[in-house]
Amino acid sequence: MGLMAKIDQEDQSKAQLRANEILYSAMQLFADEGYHAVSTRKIAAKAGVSEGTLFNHFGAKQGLMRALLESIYGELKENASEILKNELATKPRLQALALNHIRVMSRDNALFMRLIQSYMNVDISGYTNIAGSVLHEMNLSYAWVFDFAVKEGIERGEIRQDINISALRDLFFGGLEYGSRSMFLHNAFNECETRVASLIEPLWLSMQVGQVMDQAEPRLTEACQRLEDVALRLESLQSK
Amino acid sequence: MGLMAKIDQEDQSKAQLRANEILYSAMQLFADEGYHAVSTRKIAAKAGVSEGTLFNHFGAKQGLMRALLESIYGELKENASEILKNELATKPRLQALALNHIRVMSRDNALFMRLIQSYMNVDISGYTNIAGSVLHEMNLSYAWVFDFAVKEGIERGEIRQDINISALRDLFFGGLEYGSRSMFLHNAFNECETRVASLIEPLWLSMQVGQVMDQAEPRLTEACQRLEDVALRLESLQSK
DNA sequence: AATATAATTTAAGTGTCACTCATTTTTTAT
DNA sequence: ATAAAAAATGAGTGACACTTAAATTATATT
Repeated sequence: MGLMAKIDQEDQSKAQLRANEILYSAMQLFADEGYHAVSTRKIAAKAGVSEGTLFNHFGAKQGLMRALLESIYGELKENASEILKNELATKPRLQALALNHIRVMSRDNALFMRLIQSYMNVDISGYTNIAGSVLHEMNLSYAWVFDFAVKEGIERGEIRQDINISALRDLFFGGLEYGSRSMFLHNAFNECETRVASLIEPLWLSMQVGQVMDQAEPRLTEACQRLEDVALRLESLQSK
Repeated sequence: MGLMAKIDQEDQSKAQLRANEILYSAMQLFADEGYHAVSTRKIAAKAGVSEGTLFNHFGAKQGLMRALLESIYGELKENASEILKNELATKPRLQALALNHIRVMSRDNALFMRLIQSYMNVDISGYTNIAGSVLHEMNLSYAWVFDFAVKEGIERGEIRQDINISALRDLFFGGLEYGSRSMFLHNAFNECETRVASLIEPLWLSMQVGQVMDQAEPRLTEACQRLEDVALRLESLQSK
């Protein structure tokens, strides 16, 4: 469930509602102006609370970012499990997962870049170490959907068995992030589908390439054999 | 040339030497404690100058980061052109480029994460917009080495012609960054070569897969030719 | 060598920042 | 209605990146 929806809900304590209001204000400001450009005072003012309240709820400015990133990962994971439920073939599954990833990323790219930093535990002290490990766990459990889809693809015989899953995972998510970064730089958000397709294609090919050979070879041999048989029959027909 | 070397040089003005001393102090502190954890005061103290001098030379704290990132990119580019000069076959070229990239990245990962942020123009105002575009240019001119190697591979017939270079580029650099991030998290720096190899393999396979068809094609052509020959003979037989 | 001019360095500011804490206000339990 | 607990407040704090006017050093000219 998105942040927007949470604010309108009534079945939560006033404290939770306050927290969500603050978080929503922070999200808007971060998205518009960037993390460092927005002061805690400004966030508190926009949410209509005092600065102290903000710190009571989130401990530190980084706490806001952590909560937002958890919310984004939650969305990513929800969408992903929906995709795995609805799409059954492996290739469209991977394409849908990629499209979901790239869309959420390009929408919240400022937050996502911040995520990478938190994720790396770089430039961060004390408090955020916890956040770092939480995010790491979230990232792992999200990246797991790729592994799941690929493994099921192998079981079904859609993908050859001797692939290196972790390498393909790195290429998949890394390629998506790198690609969406350049998409962001060129303001080419309309190319999402095309880019995703051309990104998946090489990976899909490499997952199948063994099968292309394996499947093509007997068929080619068979076809050649049949043609040659026909040729022989025809030749013997002529010689009579 | 590395920063370390620059400090010992004598064929540069006192001003340049000062700047390099400050930059070197900043690099060490950033690497040890992270960008945000280090104050300009601390950098100035380590370099043995006043805080004002630092700002005279680099304009802002971000200016230090910009200069450092330019130096890293410079190293990446130097190594890359060296690789292109020494290695002639395409696959080892790509592997060497990847290894160089991953090694420099894992050494300076804190700086590199900061680079990504600068590169994105996220969280950054005024001054760093310039830095952003400079870095963008550097990134483009560096990423060009991949395109060069691949294009030359196509010319030589090592790689099929109908590949999508930009998609492969995204997968290459994205996969490397994502992979080195997880390598960093698991402190598995000794696996560099293995990881690079398994990352390149799927890409290389997908660049070549068209050649599987190329191998099949002559056999099909031959078979068809034989059948057509027979057909011709039969036609001439019938007409008699 | 003396002087004028330019470039560089300095250190004492300045406003803003994330964050704290004693106090007040609101909510919950009795 | 009252006591106890929880939450909200806003003035206050040190640290921060960055500025600026004055002092120092380097360079050019006579």
